[in-house]
Amino acid sequence: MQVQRQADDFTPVFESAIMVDEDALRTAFVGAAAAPRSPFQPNDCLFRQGDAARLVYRIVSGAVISYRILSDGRRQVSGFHLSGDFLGLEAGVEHAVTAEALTPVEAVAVERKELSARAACDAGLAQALWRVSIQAFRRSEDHAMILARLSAVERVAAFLVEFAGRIGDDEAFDLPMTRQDIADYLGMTIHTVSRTLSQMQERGLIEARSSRHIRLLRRECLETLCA
Amino acid sequence: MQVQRQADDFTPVFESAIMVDEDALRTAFVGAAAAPRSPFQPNDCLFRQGDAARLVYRIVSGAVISYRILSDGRRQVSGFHLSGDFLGLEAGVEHAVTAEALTPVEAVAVERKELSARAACDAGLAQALWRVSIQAFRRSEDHAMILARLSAVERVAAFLVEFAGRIGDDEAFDLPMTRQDIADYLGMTIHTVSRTLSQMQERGLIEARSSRHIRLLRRECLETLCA
DNA sequence: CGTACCATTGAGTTTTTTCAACTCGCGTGG
DNA sequence: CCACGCGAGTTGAAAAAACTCAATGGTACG
Repeated sequence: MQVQRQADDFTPVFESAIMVDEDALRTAFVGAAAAPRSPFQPNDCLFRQGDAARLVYRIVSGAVISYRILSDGRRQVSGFHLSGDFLGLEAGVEHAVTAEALTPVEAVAVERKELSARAACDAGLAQALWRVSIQAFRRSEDHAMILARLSAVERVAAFLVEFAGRIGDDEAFDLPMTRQDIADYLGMTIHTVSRTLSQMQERGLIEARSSRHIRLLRRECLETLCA
Repeated sequence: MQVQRQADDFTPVFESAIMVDEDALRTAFVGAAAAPRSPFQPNDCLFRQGDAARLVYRIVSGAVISYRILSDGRRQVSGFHLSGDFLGLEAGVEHAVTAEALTPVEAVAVERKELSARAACDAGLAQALWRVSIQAFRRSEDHAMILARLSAVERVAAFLVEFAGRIGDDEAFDLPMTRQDIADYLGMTIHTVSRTLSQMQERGLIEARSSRHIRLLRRECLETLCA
């Protein structure tokens, strides 16, 4: 999604500062308490909505989906998380979302308590925590924009472009999530997602070898659709 | 909006800790650099999307709307801000949103730089900054849920209940924003907002003395609608 | 008293959802 | 080895929800 603002908020000027910050955070995960967790299998939960927020994770490999369930059963997927991502940092005392493995997942965890304690005497770490939360906030606002103002085609295009960017692969890629997951992320039904992908294929925007394997054929065209 | 989770993440147990934290933040605004800004008039901007994020504000009185404009002109309102709220804390290097006064607004501002500097040696302040960003993130996720999964009636109900809660008044209250602002916040058109409010009035859920002055007649009924 | 802006309402259209049927791939058990 | 069943995905037709277009109402302000 494009907004009327040229540079990303973290401009190159500050790049190095941020790398240092994230290093501070990464370093915390290499410390004594960063126990590698036994790998999670698909459908395993790293944590559940309502759980005490005891641990913070960093994903080493695999894909994770996070979602909330409304009291009447409707589900809202808040995001997909890939290797390198932090999970659980932006929780309050309780986790607001359930984090569930989509594929086999390896992750390392640290105690939230320990992270807080370290942050109290490590200003770099404290700033890193702040920045990571700000980034999460920004992603959530982008997501809200998608949900509020884009049409079905635009939403699916935004999803594909975003995911391709996260994968970091201009080529084809595999989707670790179901159509239902995508639908619940984009605030649509599985039917509309499916139809929209079919239309995109007819229009030559994408190629789907199988339902999970997607190739973006005309990236610039898809990116135009996102705004 | 209700989610399947009983307590709010900041449970009473931690109430005092949070008060201390926010105090750290409030205190920072009482320091030397916290210059009171000349009052903003309606439609004045505190800052604009794309501006360098130099100042952080705390609203003393009045109401502020924050929004982003898509490249094709569509507007997405990300929130409404009332007295006591902080503004600009969750920005990166540039502001991602425009913050505009809806009513006459008094606010105090501090240099972002100074806040960062202070946080480097004040762990309490650093944690307060983290928490405020987490809260902003949570609000944004709630907003995303509203946009993705609720119907028109549910959205308007969620907006009214949320706003009434922020005002802290069970009684009637005045809306500082136009129907268009509400529509752009809820991802709907002005027409649907207007129609929905009319239907709510017919059903005896609300009473509207004038278009801006609303009274919630059956709060519990409205709250049920939000989930 | 006229103008401007905000808000409401009706009628028709578009988009998306709902309901239902059907396909495809895959693993299991006969 | 093949039939069967199951979950995921696709697609068509009808229905519902929200949007667009257009007209009208109300209020404040010069």
